[in-house]
Amino acid sequence: MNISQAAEQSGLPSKTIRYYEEISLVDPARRRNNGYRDYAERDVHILRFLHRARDLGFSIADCRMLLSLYTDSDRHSADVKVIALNRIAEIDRKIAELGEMRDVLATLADKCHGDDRPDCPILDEFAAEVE
Amino acid sequence: MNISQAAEQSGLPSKTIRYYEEISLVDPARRRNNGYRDYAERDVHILRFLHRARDLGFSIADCRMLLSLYTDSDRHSADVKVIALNRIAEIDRKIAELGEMRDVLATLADKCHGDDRPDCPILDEFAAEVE
DNA sequence: CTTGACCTTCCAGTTACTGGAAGGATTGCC
DNA sequence: GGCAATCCTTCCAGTAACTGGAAGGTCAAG
Repeated sequence: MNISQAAEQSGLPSKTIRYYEEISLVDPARRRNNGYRDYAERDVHILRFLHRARDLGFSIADCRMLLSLYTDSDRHSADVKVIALNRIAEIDRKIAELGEMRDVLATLADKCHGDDRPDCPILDEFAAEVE
Repeated sequence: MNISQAAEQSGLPSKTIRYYEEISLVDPARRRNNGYRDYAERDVHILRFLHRARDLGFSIADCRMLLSLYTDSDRHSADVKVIALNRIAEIDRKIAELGEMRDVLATLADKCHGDDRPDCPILDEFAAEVE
């Protein structure tokens, strides 16, 4: 199948598939006589795997690891779990950080009357001197 | 004052200050005879403003806008509030997205026994066929 | 006068793509 | 058979916001 078919079935854009090949995240695709890349079910399977992992926020480096575990029949599920738990911890940190930002901004926005006057607690806060 | 002093007082690395000058986020610094950049209180003030805004997740484009509002004595606080509210909405979207990821991963990790056996619900899920 | 800590510019790398140009292949239609 | 539309290919550049490092000038202390 052509790259656009593989793209449709995996959910990744063609551009991204070529990119993954370029950075050796996936093996180079077989080529037809005309030079077109030719994908089989198994290739699409792996591309879909990557699509899902990326959607869950795993980095390309994570994906490389997950993919090698995926294709390693001697893998230990503990290795995969560690990667997943690290990712969860990362997400938790990020959520906490965003939550703090949100609260600060919400407090400031709440204090800002938001009319045509120039006084603005938001800018005041940004501009505040260090004590 | 030298760039490293300005860096210390604003909380931004020297590299970043030079970068902000390069992209015209801030005006080019005055130079001494020896070519060194020379910062005054007002400059540091603006750098600190940027530091805080960036810390709250505003993009450089946002900062450009906020800075021009900051230095515009005829500004309307409503304009600033809109930017802040948009940022809050963005954060809320991001938090929701991360929360979903977290839940999916936590469920999968929970189902994974995490030992030396190869069976792993996490990889299974990534590899799942589309129905 | 030397050493070390500054400062300068410029170039490259980061992450994970995305857009676009130039050109060849294929497909369908008349 | 010819033509247009839609593929496909490669390669180059750009995105966001820095960060690291090299090469070289400057300055203050001892």
